[in-house]
Amino acid sequence: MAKSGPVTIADVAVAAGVSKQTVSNVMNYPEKVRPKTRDRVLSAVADLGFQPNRAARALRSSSAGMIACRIEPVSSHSLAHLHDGFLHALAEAGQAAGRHLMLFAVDDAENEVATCVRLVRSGAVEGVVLYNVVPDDPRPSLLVDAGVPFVSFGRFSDSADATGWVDVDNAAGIAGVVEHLAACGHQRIGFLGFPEGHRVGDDRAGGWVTTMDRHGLLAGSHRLDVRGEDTWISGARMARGLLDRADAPTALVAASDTLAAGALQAVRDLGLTPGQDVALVGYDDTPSAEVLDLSSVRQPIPEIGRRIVEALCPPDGTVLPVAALLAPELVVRGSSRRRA
Amino acid sequence: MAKSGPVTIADVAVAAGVSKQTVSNVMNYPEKVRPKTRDRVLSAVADLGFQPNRAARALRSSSAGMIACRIEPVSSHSLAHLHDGFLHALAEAGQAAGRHLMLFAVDDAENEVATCVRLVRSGAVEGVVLYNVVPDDPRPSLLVDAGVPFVSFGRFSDSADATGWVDVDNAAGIAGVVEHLAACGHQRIGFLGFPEGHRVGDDRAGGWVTTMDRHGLLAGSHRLDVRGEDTWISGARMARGLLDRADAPTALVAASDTLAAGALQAVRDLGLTPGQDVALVGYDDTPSAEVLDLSSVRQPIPEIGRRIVEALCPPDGTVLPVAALLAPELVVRGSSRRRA
DNA sequence: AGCCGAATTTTTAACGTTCAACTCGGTCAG
DNA sequence: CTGACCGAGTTGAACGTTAAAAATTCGGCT
Repeated sequence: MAKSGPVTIADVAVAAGVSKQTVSNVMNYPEKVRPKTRDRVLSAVADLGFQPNRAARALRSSSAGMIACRIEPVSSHSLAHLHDGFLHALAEAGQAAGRHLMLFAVDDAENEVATCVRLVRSGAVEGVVLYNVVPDDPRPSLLVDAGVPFVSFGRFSDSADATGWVDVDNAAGIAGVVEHLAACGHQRIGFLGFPEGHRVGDDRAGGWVTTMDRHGLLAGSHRLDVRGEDTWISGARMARGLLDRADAPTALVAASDTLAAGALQAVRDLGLTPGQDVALVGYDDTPSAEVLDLSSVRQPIPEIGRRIVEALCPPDGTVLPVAALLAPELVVRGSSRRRA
Repeated sequence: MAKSGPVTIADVAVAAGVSKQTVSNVMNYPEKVRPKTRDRVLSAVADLGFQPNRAARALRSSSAGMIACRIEPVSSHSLAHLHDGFLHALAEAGQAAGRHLMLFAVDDAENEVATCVRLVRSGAVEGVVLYNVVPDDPRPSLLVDAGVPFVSFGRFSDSADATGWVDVDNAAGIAGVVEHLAACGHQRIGFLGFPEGHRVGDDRAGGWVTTMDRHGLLAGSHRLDVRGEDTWISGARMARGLLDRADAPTALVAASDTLAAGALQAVRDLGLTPGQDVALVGYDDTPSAEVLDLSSVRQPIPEIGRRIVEALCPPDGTVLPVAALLAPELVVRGSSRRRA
């Protein structure tokens, strides 16, 4: 039924024998028009395959219905595999809120900010999502200064009065693991962490200390927390070091699945059975965790996306201030079931 | 210098003492306006921080300057890690062509097509990129029928007269590996592949057969090609099977880095040194390949993105028909250097 | 029948940009 | 000397939609 050229609201109006505005009302405020008229219009819409023109709508209502997010180059960061899921979550949450997701590629943070400003100033997007935000990240304040609405995944240190962030509570994630292992009867619980000096790693390490202490297990687990590079080999080495001790831990908490995978190998190399002799828990719930039957801490990525979009695109007006620290979820698998 | 509300072309015109159209010309066809006037306009643009309104431009010129691509949910497919890089490549190539990338999330292929149609009909995007296209994929023909411009990553079987695809030559990828190994002096070269019946896997297996034959190595390598699930454990098992034979291969080609990683373990378990006693090559050049010092075949993702965008957004008119089969590149690492 | 207010629909006027047609002064060939 | 032509800019209209105001219809009530 499509006519030549794109179908406009005017075509529908003619076909249904009403004015353009009535068609517009049917599309936007259906309750405002009499059911009989509405049906006539709707069937004309269906007949002609009418789709409201986005640009015209955006121009008139000065709202593009879009949010933007930088896509970083392929990285070897630990966040690499979250990338995908995060973008998917954003796209999905955005859709639910009637916003589409625009991606842009830039080299560095400076260009990222410039691009965000340009996108917002040109009315291409309503706001932007920041990503991989670190404590002293320069981006948030630059965006605030430029008046760019944004919400970030990752806390930033500025007083969050005008805008917001959503983050995952790393300490709580590890704390949950320790709780779980303690509940399973473990007393000596080791920790394999990242090198000191970065927030994520330090938070996870802090979660171990705090929770071990709360359960009175810290004394019996002296120096059972070690830190090192986030690689498989380093995980294996650190685990081996702990398991060779006289007071070897009966359970190991790792700050990443990579470290945990290394530890798994170390356990096997010693002729021990993971989950039986030594409990093991990883972090991030990567695909490999599932393959290895490894318990792991899962970040609530879909909810993060939802929260970000929710804050960035509130039904009414401007960006809502948020500061949401979400709790990750422990996925228990064979590597850490209750002790026999 | 920003005034209240968004800065429009009219504001700039007033500031520069010219008409709106002249400002427009400065932005779009700078050579059409006298240098003196141009400078005056440009400095007004800079002063006011003017950014042309995207919606208005899109409306007037009926071109949104966008392309769309579905983002699939996090998958355990082998393509999972390509996702990221591919989207980045698209975004980057798009930017170079003055197009932005829009992402959308849908459940299934049917919804994907419906969304693409909607996006194009509403003028939100000029065209769409298809992804993970398999030989008898229903999407290409549906999109052709709906008149949606698209280019796909992955061949489709329809006669590609009206539209196009870009793909990577899997057979050539494996062929290159075999060439490399043969040049290193290997005669018995094994192959670890995916289960039969899927194009990617079959193409890779075919590359082995063809190239082994061309080098006259097929006779001496009878049944040195095995197929199995694409998992680490399966790779280890298959490799073990081959290496335990009397006529054990001196080199192994795997259809994925996952299989190769498993094979690596099998080699080590036998007390052999990878790269020394047995050469190993994986496929896809995942981050793990680098970590494991494993040679691997790298898909030219950035170029794929460039080619797709190039076909989808030609400077002048409609989508160019393309059918580009790109050659992947072998990245040689320690696991397959020249034999001592 | 006639009139009021509510419900429904139409008219008017933008939103910011660009295309096409036009003005204006000057040049240049015939 | 005239008229076609050129470069540089301006003016008016249009792209498709929607908010606000104006106009029409309708049901109920005297």
